[in-house]
Amino acid sequence: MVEIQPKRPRDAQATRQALLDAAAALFAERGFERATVRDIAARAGVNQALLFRYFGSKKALFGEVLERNGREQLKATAPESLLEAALRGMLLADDGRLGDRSLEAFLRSTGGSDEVAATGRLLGDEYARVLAGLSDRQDSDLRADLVLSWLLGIGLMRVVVGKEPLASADPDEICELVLGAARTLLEGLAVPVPPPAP
Amino acid sequence: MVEIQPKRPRDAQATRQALLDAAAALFAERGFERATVRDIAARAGVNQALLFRYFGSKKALFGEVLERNGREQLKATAPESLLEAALRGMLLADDGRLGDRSLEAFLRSTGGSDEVAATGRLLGDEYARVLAGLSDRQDSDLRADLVLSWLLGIGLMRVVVGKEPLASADPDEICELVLGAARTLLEGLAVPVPPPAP
DNA sequence: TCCAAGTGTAAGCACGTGCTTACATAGAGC
DNA sequence: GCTCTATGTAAGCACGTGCTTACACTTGGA
Repeated sequence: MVEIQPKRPRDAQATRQALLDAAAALFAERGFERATVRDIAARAGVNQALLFRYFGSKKALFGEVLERNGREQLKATAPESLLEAALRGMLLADDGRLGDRSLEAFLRSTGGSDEVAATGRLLGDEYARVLAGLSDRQDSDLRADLVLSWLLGIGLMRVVVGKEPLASADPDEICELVLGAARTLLEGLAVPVPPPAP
Repeated sequence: MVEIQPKRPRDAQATRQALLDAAAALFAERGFERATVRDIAARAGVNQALLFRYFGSKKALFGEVLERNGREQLKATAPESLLEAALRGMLLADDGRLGDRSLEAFLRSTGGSDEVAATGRLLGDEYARVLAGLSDRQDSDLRADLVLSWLLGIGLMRVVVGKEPLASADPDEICELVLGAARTLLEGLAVPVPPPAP
């Protein structure tokens, strides 16, 4: 992801980025509450006081992590591919370090604090708006919310709860089942052909 | 729910029940981590030391709450009505004190600890088994997991995240959309006619 | 009546947490 | 070389947490 610089000894920008990366990983692994500022700073290899100097608070750091990663995917993928991209991203989140970790971070943190839920709501609104644009139904907003709910629910059961057989199921198989049903629900959503070569 | 006894002054059974009720409410409102043993004991009107005498630990108390409430619904409803019952229970959980609060408690606690997720997984297995029994497809277990995931996802978005328009949507409308799609997914699931007069 | 078990309580321990403060050190401009 | 600011660090504060301990009161049976 990030090019390794020849280690400029004192680089605020690099330190900030290291904290951001470490936070993204730890929030995804343990959720907001159980990821401590001490662990985040340790993984980034810096003193924890810097975390507060650069981000102000743990909550602000969480918000920045979630927003950055979320909007990245949102901006990078076309509307008609968003559902599949988001679903595949989450399905791949557990094996290897691929996939969208920010969704996992969100799922592991929702119960924690109201601010966390609020941050997620903002991002959810953007996702839902794009999804709703794919439908021409009267209640397209509600249908989009339901599709988005399904996506999160699958992530919840698969990566945080680890429910079998869902947790070990083949992503392709899941995609086929889910995208088919979601298309029916949205009606008029064009499910894209297998994704273009990267 | 519970009949108010003429207040037998020292009644271990009643105290235990009071703790169980208070815990169910607080876990649903705040999740496992943010519901403190002090608050639970205070709402039950007893000393917090009793909580540990009767249940051993906070985690054990959580497990007992979740198990009791979950299995209650599971035992009380016929398989072909389970999906709708669980969905309606969750949709009603926010307004008033109706609905199944244990699902809400679970949703607000998943990220917290691994044991919590494990407790939920056990219950989820039972729900999924019943749901899978309604389908005669080859991969009915996976399909049941997906339906269950949807249910939890909807709860997550509606009651803990508060995503609009889902959060304020009419339960009947949601049921119609979801049950239709779920029936298609399970194929062969008989969606019951509007529920019998209560 | 008296004792033992059952039920309840006040106080505190040990620990982890987010966050702050006081201080060290490196690097750029003069 | 000197200073001044940006960057980094060690130590600790204040607080909330789950859980324990030592003790008081009630009750029922002998």
